[in-house]
Amino acid sequence: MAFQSELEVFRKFLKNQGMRYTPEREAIIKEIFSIHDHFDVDGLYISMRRKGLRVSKASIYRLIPLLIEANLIAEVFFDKGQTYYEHIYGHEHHCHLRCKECKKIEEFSDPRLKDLEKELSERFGYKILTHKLQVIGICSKCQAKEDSA
Amino acid sequence: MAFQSELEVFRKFLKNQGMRYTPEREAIIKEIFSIHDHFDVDGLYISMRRKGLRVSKASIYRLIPLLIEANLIAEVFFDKGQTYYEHIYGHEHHCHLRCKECKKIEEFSDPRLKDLEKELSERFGYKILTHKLQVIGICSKCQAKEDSA
DNA sequence: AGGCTTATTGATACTGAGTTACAATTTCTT
DNA sequence: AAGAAATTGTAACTCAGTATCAATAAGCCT
Repeated sequence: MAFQSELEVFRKFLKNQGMRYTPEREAIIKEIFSIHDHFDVDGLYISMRRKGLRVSKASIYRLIPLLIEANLIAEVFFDKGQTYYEHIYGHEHHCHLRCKECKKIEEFSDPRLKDLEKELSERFGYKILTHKLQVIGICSKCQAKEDSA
Repeated sequence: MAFQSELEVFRKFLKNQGMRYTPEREAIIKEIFSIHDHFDVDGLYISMRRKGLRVSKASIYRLIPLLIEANLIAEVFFDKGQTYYEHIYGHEHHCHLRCKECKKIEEFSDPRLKDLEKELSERFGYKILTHKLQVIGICSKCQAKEDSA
């Protein structure tokens, strides 16, 4: 099957569910997929406003679970009450290494996690859907800062 | 060094920081370490109330970050705006396999994650502090329910 | 193309976790 | 025992996310 754009995928998803494709939803999705980084609702809203794109926050909040359901985005982490997301459609599944101090993020993936999933599935009888591995550490820059402090 | 109780560890931690050991803090810690399961602030507060232990929620909220700092407890996961914790003092580090439907939790640990930590440390130059692996799936009971639905 | 059903929108009010301010109280040091 | 400083509880507050509802618009059907 040929590669489909996020919009195409989402259009089909909506149709399947008897839901509607609206200009607001289109604008939000385009904005999300133009940001190639982690994002949160508030930041998304602000950057849309700055471009003169007027959608309500409620519409963004309402759209997010649909995009997750459609496997286009996923929650990555929480930080101080903010939920951050990233797009996953067309991306390899990966995990995150975060600096506790400066919040910098490195992405990585590791085949051993697939093996682990399989073993867990057999051991506990679960059907595994996904995994989320966060590794927390101190990046080299912040280590240097600490040493000199 | 002989095994120290959570209270002893925390007392020392407080002293180090110039903080004070109060009956309220003692009561909350005792309650936390009497629950051998994941807990959240609200549940903790309610179970203390039922026992006639009167501390304010604010005191619990204020204590939690200290217990985390002292490595006695850790955040495990968020669910519907609730933050859940578990004690880690005196426990092997472990990860969680959660059923998406019924929220049941299995714990496991895997030596490969230590290897992975080491490799990440070398590759990205981070000092690794910890990792948090959540595996999401459907448990066998919930699979059965889905099949019959 | 027009009409109709029904989903969606934005505004607003609300909820609920967690934080903050502050006066009263208590710990801990000397 | 006294005094400085930390802690407590109460109540007010913040802020992410949700629910309500009237107005609007998508998309199907003829």
